[in-house]
Amino acid sequence: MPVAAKPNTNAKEKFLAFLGTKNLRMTSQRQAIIETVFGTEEHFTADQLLEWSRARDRSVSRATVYRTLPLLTESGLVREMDFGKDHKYYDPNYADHPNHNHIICQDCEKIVEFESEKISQIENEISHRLGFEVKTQRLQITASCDEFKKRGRCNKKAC
Amino acid sequence: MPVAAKPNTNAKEKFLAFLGTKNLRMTSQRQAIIETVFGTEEHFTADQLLEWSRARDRSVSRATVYRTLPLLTESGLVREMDFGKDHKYYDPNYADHPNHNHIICQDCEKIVEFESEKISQIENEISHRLGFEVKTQRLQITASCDEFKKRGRCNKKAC
DNA sequence: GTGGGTGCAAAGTGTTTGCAAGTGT
DNA sequence: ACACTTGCAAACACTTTGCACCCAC
Repeated sequence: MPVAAKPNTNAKEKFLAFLGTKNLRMTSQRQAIIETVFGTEEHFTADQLLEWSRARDRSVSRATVYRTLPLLTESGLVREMDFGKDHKYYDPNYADHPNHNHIICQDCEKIVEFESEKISQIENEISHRLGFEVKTQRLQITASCDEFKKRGRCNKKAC
Repeated sequence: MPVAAKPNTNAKEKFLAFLGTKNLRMTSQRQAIIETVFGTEEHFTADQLLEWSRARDRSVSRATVYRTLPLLTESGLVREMDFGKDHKYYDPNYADHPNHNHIICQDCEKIVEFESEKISQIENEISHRLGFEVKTQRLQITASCDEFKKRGRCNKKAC
């Protein structure tokens, strides 16, 4: 169960507004789900989201989780991530950092997020040159960990 | 069925070498599969690969395709791609262009590949600063098409 | 000859959906 | 009231696997 690192109440409001524009309703189950989603900065799977949401409200069912996830991704506040694992992951940090990228450490299995204005600029240049306008972008770097290689373990906070 | 755009015989040799190092064998079914894979530059699904391979050798089964795909990805010559569609796609162009990126056009549904030395450099810098060494990288840009917006259709070769 | 490889069909896994009952607006 | 939502369990779609036979080395 994730620590509610930096609960993003702003994202919650945005999601409410999104529901409004689609004439969709707030229910106790959706409440539990979005509080879980925006109460953590961790990436999660559908299964984890179910478990965590049920801890807040036992009436949340798997079906509702699976029916709510597309709403969250459609709103742009959460993005589906494929890290090459068996399950899909969901990243709730797009409300605050819509252009962030990921480094996935081969050794520690952990994921570090970073932003780069330079990369964004180059992406825009190249896309424009090819006749496109960037809408969204995802960059994943798979890397090995210097510290892990030297000491056989890793003390990085994020690792 | 894909046109054999630029058959990559070099990749075929590399894959044979890869099989050798793992004490695996060349069979007529694997032959048909790798000729299909490296005889196109198109992205494909497991299902398409089965269909195309069976056109070369009717004895290729679905099971063998699914058992061969992990070998191809493990060799590094093919990469699994998630473009947010229902199926996974496989990209056979990593033998020649191990660092290429993708622009996915929202309007035309087509995919354009490009390479950028600059982006690679920045990736290396940032990763190094964070204590990592880049192993592989994947960048996907979702974009809209200028021409499509203006004319309602798109004449780009790649679109 | 032996150990890897194959097709087939059954089993598995994550996700979606039909339905009848429930509920927010 | 009406339309949107829900839980349940069945259905789905894609992928994996056990098995007996086959074949590359």
